[in-house]
Amino acid sequence: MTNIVTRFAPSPTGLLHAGNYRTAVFSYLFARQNNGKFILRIEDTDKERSKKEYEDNILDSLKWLGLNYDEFHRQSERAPEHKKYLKYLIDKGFAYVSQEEALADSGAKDRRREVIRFKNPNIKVSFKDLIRGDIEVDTTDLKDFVIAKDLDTPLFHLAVVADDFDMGVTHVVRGEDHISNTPRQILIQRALGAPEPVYAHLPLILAPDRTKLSKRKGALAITEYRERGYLPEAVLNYLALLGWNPGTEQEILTKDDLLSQFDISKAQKGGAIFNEEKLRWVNKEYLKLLPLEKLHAEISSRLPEDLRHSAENNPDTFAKIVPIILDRISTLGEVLLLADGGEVGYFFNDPVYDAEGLLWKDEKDSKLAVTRLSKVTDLLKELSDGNFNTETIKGALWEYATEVGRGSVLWPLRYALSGRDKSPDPFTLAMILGKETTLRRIAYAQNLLEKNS
RNA sequence: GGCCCUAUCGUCUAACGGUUAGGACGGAGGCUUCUCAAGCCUUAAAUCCGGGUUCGAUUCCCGGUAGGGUCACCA
Repeated sequence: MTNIVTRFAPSPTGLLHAGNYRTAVFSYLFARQNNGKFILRIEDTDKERSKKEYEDNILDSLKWLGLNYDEFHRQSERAPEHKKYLKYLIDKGFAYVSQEEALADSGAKDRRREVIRFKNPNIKVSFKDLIRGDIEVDTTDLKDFVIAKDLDTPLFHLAVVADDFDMGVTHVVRGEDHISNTPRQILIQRALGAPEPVYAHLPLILAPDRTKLSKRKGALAITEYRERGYLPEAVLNYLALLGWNPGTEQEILTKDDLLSQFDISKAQKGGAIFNEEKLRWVNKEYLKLLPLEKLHAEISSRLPEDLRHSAENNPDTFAKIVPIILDRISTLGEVLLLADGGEVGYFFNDPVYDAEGLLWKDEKDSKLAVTRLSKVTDLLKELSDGNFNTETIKGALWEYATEVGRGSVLWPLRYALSGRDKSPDPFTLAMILGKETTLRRIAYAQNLLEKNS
């Protein structure tokens, strides 16, 4: 089997989104699983629109996703080669210099300019597409298309063909929006005597309105997902699943899984809408798989400064809080939301609240609540410091709570410990806070209730 | 409009021409310690339409329809 060479050829004229990187993922997987070569080629021949910051973002994104490449090229640096091919085409009569009216917006002087046009043979060309089968197009209506602005500045079609030729690209994996460009490029290939690569035109990733994904439609740069707290493994997994599936019911696939199971010929033909809800689910699955140490570091780094310090100063407490946070988030970015919503602070600082909150909805009676909390205090005091865990706490209180009504006991207790309507259960809270703090907070609550009645 | 591509639940998708059309996300309902979350269970929800071919079409063919892409001296 010939050595497979694929490439990802983005132009650095903006921030690339999920659709762009999905083609990179497919191209990468296809090359890697065939022991082939994966090339990154920055197509920056448009000097006006290409920007270094966008190129940097592409490099950054690929690195984050773990799509390492074997060769790096910048199309602008290959101008000499492009010119060589351009000259060849003109010399051999495949292209010609065309004198024509300057564009209306190109200024008053210099009314006439020359461009290089490819002499269209007006034939039918067909090409093999791994995903769609054979496609045949009549090139007649393409006319004599422009392949260079002038002798020194070849354009897209020529540059692509020349580069793929020189770099030995065997498989062109790209978006479906390039199908219409393919016949032109094949015409140039034939004129140049270049081999015709196999094509794989992937369906587009769509915005919710089913049109091509774009920045205008709210498409995010892939690095934005990193900032929002998505894990690269999750994004890679989700991207791979967009338009492809392993044929089993497995949905969580690591890079190794993808490498062994990916099959580009099984790629979907229709476009797919990017669904962040599902991405969130995939991300949560990966969050659950994260090694503890890494999870701690990730969550800690997303906490507001004061809570981060509290966490660093109380590592044991923080370790107990992490599973609680994990249950409540799908992305790391949600850690901050949780903290800002006050659902982390009470583990470190005594909550501030009104007596009213301590009263259970079915039983608005301060005196009764004091009675419940007194009994709870008595029961908890019987537990030794070393035996103060979720199980023993529950064991100590369960019988009493069931006897007088669970809500009657558990609600005031939970509220005394958290100061919130919503929180983890009181046993877990007490365990994390420890006996001393638990009793102190209960005493404070009782005090508040007495003043209230 | 020309050319090209596509068509299964809301979304991502599975189904050698024969299945009660399956799974996942999301939704709804329920269970599990008072609340929240997580987890578990249950459930609603789809083959674009019309013709063929066939004993039998989601599947093959044709035609509609719909959607998308593309029609630059951008890539």
